[in-house]
Amino acid sequence: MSKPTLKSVAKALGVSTATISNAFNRPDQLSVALREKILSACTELGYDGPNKAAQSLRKGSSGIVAVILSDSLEYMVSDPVASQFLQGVARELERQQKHLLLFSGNSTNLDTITDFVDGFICYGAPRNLGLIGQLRQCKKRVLTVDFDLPGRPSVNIDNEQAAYDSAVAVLKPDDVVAVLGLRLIDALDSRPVADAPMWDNLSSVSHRRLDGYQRAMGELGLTLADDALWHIPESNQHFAEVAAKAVLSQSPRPTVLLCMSDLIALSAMRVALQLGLQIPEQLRVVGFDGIEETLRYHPTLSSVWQFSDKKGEAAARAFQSGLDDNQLLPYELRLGESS
Amino acid sequence: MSKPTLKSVAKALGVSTATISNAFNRPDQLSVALREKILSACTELGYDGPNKAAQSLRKGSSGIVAVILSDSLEYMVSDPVASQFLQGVARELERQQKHLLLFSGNSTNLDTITDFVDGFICYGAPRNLGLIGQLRQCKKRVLTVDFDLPGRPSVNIDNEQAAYDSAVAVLKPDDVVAVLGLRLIDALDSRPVADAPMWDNLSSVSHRRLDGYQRAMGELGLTLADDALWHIPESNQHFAEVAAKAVLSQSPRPTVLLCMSDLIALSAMRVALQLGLQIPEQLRVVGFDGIEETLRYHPTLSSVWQFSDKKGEAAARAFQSGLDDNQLLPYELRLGESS
DNA sequence: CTGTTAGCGCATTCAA
DNA sequence: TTGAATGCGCTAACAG
Repeated sequence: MSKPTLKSVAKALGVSTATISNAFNRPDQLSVALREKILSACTELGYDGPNKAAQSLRKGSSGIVAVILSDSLEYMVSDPVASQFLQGVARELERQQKHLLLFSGNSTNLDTITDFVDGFICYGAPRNLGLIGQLRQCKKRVLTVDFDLPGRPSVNIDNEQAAYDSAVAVLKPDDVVAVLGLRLIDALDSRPVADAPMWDNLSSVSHRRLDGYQRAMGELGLTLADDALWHIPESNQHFAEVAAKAVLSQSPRPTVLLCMSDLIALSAMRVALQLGLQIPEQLRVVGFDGIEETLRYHPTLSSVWQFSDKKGEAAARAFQSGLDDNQLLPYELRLGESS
Repeated sequence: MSKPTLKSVAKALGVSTATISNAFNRPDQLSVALREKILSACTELGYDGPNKAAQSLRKGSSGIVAVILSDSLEYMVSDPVASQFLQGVARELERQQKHLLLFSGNSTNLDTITDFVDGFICYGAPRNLGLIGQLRQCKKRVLTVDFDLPGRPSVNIDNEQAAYDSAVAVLKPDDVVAVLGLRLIDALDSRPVADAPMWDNLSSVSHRRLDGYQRAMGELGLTLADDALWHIPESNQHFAEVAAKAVLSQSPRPTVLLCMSDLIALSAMRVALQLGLQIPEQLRVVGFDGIEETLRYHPTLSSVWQFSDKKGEAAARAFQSGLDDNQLLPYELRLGESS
């Protein structure tokens, strides 16, 4: 005996298929008594409700939301900021009784899943830029986070202003500044940006942060030396160390490190301490993101807290709301011992 | 103009729907020339292949695999062992061109998604035990990892033997032993197991490990004091510290700590060092899992390495293979400075 | 309150 | 090689 279907159940109970359907989907369409009877009969028969795939075909919506990660799942899961974001999305989706389909930003084809999902929450510009074109044309709902797509709703923080605030908080008039930037150019290793062409619009978060840093420096009459702006391809210990070591051995040695992620900042502090530098006396450091680990580290890190879990919740809520606005979330500058 | 369908495209090209379908799914059913023509015409029309939802309804398979986590997504993403596993699954699924649907072990109802997916990879017994019953009856393919379900394929390591090996490697005849166990009883805080009824079969991994420890101790004539077997509800710093502090202040003080996860072992070592104990002279510690962090810590931890990413890949492969055997993966005992 | 009907978009016989 | 017909399992109109 195969799995019962709505039709087979209807026949078994001697009622029409619509009645069964209504019993599950529109309780007001039939008497309580009948509904009760049908429902209990269904459990008897081992029928646990309408087939969701058929339902999705018929209704055009499945209750599944795809989250497109900017990178591979592999990378995302190991990055505390990304996983916090995911946690927030998951929490809110669970509240909405929706399901979460994880989609890698390296994938080539959106349409392997578009038909299954109600839409996309896109966390950061996908590494495979081809996806962007597909997302723009996609008929389904698309919400972007940490970047923008014309005509689509988005959730962001004001990265320029946040970076500006963080720089203003640490900078002093005679500082020598270095910036440890995240994904500023198209290179797979840590290196000075120098003359390499900037990726412009896509990883815009980083560029807005850079703008913010530079605005703050400008106001203090500070300038950024050519070799003092570094590109770091991924927010991890290794790549950050390479950059930090290089930058801290330059002369004049920087007195301030503006770091585009907390992970980078922590690595940089580790390197600085190994070099025997005193923080904050000889070197001040400021990060970006706000992750728990910075609180356990000594010295604690000054950073922009952007509450990624809340961002995830906000994204899932905004996705659900159907509103098409571009939302700006609050952030908070928190000063620690590193400045 | 709405999205083209197979039918509309067929009409536009003046051929039958079957021909279009064949052009995409069964190239051998029509001439190369015609196929070429159809395919290019389709891209013209903006038709990028059969609707996957309809296809899934028709064929009964979707290419989506659900991974059921034992806990909330929240917890899993923050646990290095679990995320390593997920990485492995994701990597292999990507290879298979399949998609990953994440499903929380707290959820109540499997059948919100069963109809969408080709089956389930279930990582550890789900926290909501109700799911287990549903999984047993599920018509779709179910593969379990780190626990077993009658008649279902599974991927495991030999936890009893691994635990035994690890204990044998650290124990000496006159040792005082304490066990920091993971999820041994149904309690939300860290506490001695004492007389609390053991959860038996479900979180069986822990109990098999305990069996292994006890076999090793038995062979050395050692016994485990009643208050020396602790339950820790989650593999995290806080709960582990509580247990470690308690155990290390007992008298006689343990000379060996058998820990059911590396995270627990690391916390325990931290506590021990704070108490001024010398490792391994006054206290030897052994962990379980094998995570990178133990290599960066000083002293490095002796532990059972179970290569969770490989386990994830193996699970995804076994799921795909259709074979119904119970697979036992290799592990490796690696000794560090902690013993 | 209940039953009938007509698709949702497609893949697969079967006959031509 | 192709086309017509049937149904995957369900829901929304509509009629009763």
